Order: sequence, then C-alpha cells, then structure tokens
Amino acid sequence: MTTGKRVRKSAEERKFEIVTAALKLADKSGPDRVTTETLADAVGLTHAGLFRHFPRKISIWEAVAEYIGEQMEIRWARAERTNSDAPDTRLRELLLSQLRLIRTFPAIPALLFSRELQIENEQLRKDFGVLMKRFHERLKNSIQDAQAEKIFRADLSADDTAYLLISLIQGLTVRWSVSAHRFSLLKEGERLIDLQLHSLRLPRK
Amino acid sequence: MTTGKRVRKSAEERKFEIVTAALKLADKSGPDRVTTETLADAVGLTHAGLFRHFPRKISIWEAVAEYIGEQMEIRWARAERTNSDAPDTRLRELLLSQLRLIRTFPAIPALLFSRELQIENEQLRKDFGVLMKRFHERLKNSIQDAQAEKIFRADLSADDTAYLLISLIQGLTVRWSVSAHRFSLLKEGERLIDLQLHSLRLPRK
DNA sequence: CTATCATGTAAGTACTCACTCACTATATAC
DNA sequence: GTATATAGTGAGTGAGTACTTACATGATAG
Repeated sequence: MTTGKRVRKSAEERKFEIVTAALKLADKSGPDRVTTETLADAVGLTHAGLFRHFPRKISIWEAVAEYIGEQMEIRWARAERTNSDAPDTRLRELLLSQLRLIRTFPAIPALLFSRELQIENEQLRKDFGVLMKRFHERLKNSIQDAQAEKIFRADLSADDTAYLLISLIQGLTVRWSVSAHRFSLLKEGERLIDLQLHSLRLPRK
Repeated sequence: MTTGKRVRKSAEERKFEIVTAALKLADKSGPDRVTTETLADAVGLTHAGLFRHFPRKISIWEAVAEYIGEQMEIRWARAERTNSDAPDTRLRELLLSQLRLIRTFPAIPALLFSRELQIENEQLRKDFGVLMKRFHERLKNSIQDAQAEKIFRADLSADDTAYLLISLIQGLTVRWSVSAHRFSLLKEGERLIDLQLHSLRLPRK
C-alpha cells in the first residue's frame, strides 16, 4: 500500500528504514516472501528507489545480518556489564538477553533457515556461525567462573553445558515459532533456564 | 538432468519417488528452491507428468509431511518397544531415534521454517505441532516412569524436563544445519543427551 | 487382438519478481 | 540564485515458475 506522498530522506536514514522493514516483513510473511516490491512499498519508496540504496536484494539481507549481529553484541555486553560480579546471574542474563532480542525481531529464527542465508550466501551463514561461537564463548566463560566460585558443579564440561544452554534457547525459539508465538517466550524461557541452571548448581546441604 | 529413457511406473510408486525426491532436493537446495521442474527432473518425469500425481505443488509437501509423520511414529514406537523395561534407556532411545530420522532426512529442520509450512499452509504447521506434542507426551511418560522407579530425581517437573530434552534435539539440529552438517549429529547428540540425562539422575551415594 | 484407461509428453499460458534505464525533483554549497 | 550532487520515479525487460491443454503410448482385461 503506497501511503500518501513520498518524502525525501538521507541515504543513511533510508538504509536503516529498509533494514528494519525487511525484518518486520520477514516476520510477517517469511523471509523468502519479502519481495523488493513489498519492501519498497513498506518504506514508502518505489521499487526502483530501493535499488539506489542497495545494488542487489541480497545486500539488503547482508545489512540485516550485520544489524542483528551488532544488536547481539551490544546486548551481550550490557548483560555482562550489569552482572559482572555474580557469574550465575550473569549467565542467566546472557540467555535472557538473547530471548529478548528474538522477541524484538522474531524473524531471526526463520532467517537462519531462509534460502537467502542457507543457500544463496555462504558468507552470511558463516557470519551467523561466528556469532553463535562468540555467544558460546561468553556462556562458557560465565559457566567456568561459576564453577571456580563453587556455585556450579565442576564435574560437567563447561563447553558442553554451554551447548546445552544454546540448545535450550534455540529449541525454545523453534517451538515458539512453530506455535505461531502462542506462548510468552520470556516467561517460558525463564522457567526452563532456571530449571536447567538449577541442575548445574552444587547441592549445598 | 534428464537421465535416459523414461519408464512407466505405477502411480503409488511414483508418488513415493516424488516425496522422497522432494526431501532430497529440499536438503540440497532448501525447500523453497524445489521447483516442480527440478523435482520432475529428479524423478525422471516431465514437469507436466508431476501434475498427474499431485494436483498442486503444495499437495506434494503435504504428502512429504505425512510421510515424515509416519516415519516418526514408527521409530518412536520401535524405540519404546525394544526398551520397554528401562525407562531411562527408553528415553535415551526415543531421543536418538529422532536424531537418526533427522540424519536420514536433513531437510526436516528447514522444512519447519519453509514458507510452504509456515506461511502457505496453516494445516501443515498444525500437523507438525501435533507431532511435537505427541513426542513430548512420550518423553514425559518415560521421565515419569523413571521418576517412579527412583532412577530420576522427582523434584523436577516432568513436563518441563521433556521440553528441555526436545530443545536439546532442536537446538542441536539447528546448530548442525547452520554448520552445514560439519559434525556428527549422532555423536554430538549422544554426548549432550547423556550429559543432560546425567543431571536428571538421583545421586546414589 | 483390440479397446480402454492410466501414465506420460510437448508446448504452451499467465504471472511474479529482480533488476535497469532514462528521466525528474530537491536539498545543499558556492 | 544557480550548479551540482543526491534521492526518487515510471515504465519497462527477461528469467523463472506453477499450472494447463491437447495429444501419445504402454499395460491390462475381456
């Protein structure tokens, strides 16, 4: 739907609008359903105008991935900064920050499996792989800290435990997507995270 | 690639060929990339011939989903039958059977997020939801049995624990897909499953 | 041996979509 | 105020793709 009169904006501003609109549309109708036409429409631009800002459609998704990556790093850093002393709550916050990001941009899980990422552009797939590796590293560090401080059991591999926690997030996210977001990602996530973290704690009796 | 001479086969046989070829192609190039053209080619049929067996493209995916559903139920039942006495190994086998199915048909995770399922056909999405619910039910039963037999701790919600285990499978599967199948799904899965199940056991000292 | 029907084909149609090109309007620098 | 660069438009094009139609052929029943 073309809404009223077209406005002229700076390239930087437009690019950002296009990126966020792409994320919004991807959530609404699936990443592969975002056509340059509907996307242009969503930002109040003609089809051709879009190509002034991005030479190819794929470069839009590249910008989207970059934006998501930045957002993740920002939120992880914030979660760690505000809980620098207690490794277990730091871990918990890291996990919750990821859930909050996905709640804000629910297209992220679908993007991981979209043909744009999986097939069309190997670089993008690798970039997401690197992101996940960084997240894993951060989780692992907090787990090891918690083990060192005798908060967590030391007999569990920090590496594998971090994978279990990532799986928790991803699995929950999958279920949330397949259920068409019919439950609260955050509430369900908190409960499962606490259950999982509980089983990691040293039994102090 | 059109391979040699065309053979005439029974409709039933062709339908099965089409379904399995669709799964194979979906793995190779993503579900949304499976065109009626390439699919017809893969089974050694013309484009038009495909439409003799399925009236619309979407009905092919419906048949695929049905096939996957059948396969899951068969494998779950087998896993339970051969481990009917020990609830913890039964649980383990249930989880591994799911991983084996995904290894056999690696397109399954991508299918969950394909536009065919998520957008085009709400029924299919619901069908998969029902399947996951059934799997959850089976896991939960084994967990409760193990709790009743004092193998697992009784202070953990069997319901949530089952969700944790499903998450483990789904998260692992996501990671496997994003990594372009660069590790052994079964080996990694066994390790993580055992780690998770370990934390559920009653500490018997 | 032949009629019949299920399985298959060749050649389209209609439509969607990424991308282009020649041109226009507007902000800003001087 | 005018030149210039930047943002935007209208009207295409070609490639891809689901689905159709009219016709062909091989298996099987009587």
